[in-house]
Amino acid sequence: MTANSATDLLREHNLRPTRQRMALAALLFDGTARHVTAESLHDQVKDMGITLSLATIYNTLHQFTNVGLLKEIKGIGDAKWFDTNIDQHHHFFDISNDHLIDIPASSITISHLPASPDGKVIDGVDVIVRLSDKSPDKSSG
Amino acid sequence: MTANSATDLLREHNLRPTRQRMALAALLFDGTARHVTAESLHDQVKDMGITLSLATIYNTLHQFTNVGLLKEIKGIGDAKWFDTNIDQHHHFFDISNDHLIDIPASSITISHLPASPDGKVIDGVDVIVRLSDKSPDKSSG
DNA sequence: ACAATCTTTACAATCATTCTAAACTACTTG
DNA sequence: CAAGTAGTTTAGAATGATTGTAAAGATTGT
Ligand SMILES: [Mn+2]
Ligand SMILES: [Mn+2]
Ligand SMILES: [Zn+2]
Ligand SMILES: [Zn+2]
Repeated sequence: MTANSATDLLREHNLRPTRQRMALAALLFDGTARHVTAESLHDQVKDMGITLSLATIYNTLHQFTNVGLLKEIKGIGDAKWFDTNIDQHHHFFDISNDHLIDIPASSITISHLPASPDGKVIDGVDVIVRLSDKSPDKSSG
Repeated sequence: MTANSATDLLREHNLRPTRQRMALAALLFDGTARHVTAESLHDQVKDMGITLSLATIYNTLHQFTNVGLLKEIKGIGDAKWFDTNIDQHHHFFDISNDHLIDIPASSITISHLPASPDGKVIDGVDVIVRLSDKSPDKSSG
C-alpha cells in the first residue's frame, strides 16, 4: 500500500491521514491477510523504527474496526485480535505458536444446527479449530 | 448434592473436603448444567450467606478443572467461564444477557473441514453460536 | 495432642485494555 | 500564510480480571 492509497483509504472513511494512521494502514492493508493484537502491531511498528504509543494503536485499531476496515476476533488467547479479512470466516488457531489461519466460511459446512430459543435469532457462528503439533511417533523413538 | 456426596466427590479427587470446597461443590454439582464465572459464583455464594474469598473461588475452580470436574471455556465475554458439562460440546451465547446454553456435539454436523496444515493435528473444534433478541417488526410499529 | 501438610485469605502485583486531560496536528476560513 | 476549531496523540492513571505471596488457619495421620 502506497502513501497515496493509504491517504485515500483513510479519507474515504473520514479519518484524517495522520503519520500514525498512515504507518498502521501501510502495515495492515498490504493485501495479505493479517491477524494482529495491539501488542504485536506495536512491536511491528517499533521494529520499523516508527514510534507511536500503545494508546494510539488501540485507538486506531478501534477506529479501523468501526469503519469496517478490520474485524475484531475474541476468544483467541488472552488478547483481542484484529483481522484484515472482514468477510465472514472461521479460523485455525495453532496453539503452539499463537498463529491464526483463515478458513473461508464456504469451506466448512455446518448442518443440523439446533433451532434458536424462542425470541432469539442467530447473530453469527464462530468456529475455531485448535491445532497442535503432531506428536512425534513414540513407538519408533 | 448432599454433604456426604460432596465429601466423597472431593475425596475421590484427592481434595480435602473443606467448608469452602463443600459449599462450591454443592452449588456446582447439583446435576444441572451450569456455566459460571469466578465473579458470578462468588455472588451466588454470598447470596447464600456464605463468606469465602474470591481467591478461593479461583483456586477451587482451577482445582476442580484440574481433576476433570469442570471445563474451562474461553472467548465468551471478558471473563473465563467454567462449565459443569465436561463432555465435548458447543454453545449458544446470548449476547443480550450473557447466558450460555449447551449444544451437544452430536447435534451439530461439521463437514468439509479443510485438512490441517502439515505437521499439525486438530486438537478440538469450538463452535459458538451468537444469539440476539429478535428485532421487533419495524414495519408494523 | 503434635507435627506435617494443605488450604484460605488479605493484599500486592500483573496484564490487557480503557480513560483522562493536556499537548499537538490537520483542516478550514480569511 | 495566520488564526481558529475540531480532531488526534500521548503519558500516565485507572480499571477489571486474574494470579502471586506469605502468613494465619484447617485437616490429616500418628
Ligand atoms: Mn471500507
Ligand atoms: Mn472426575
Ligand atoms: Zn481471519
Ligand atoms: Zn457448556
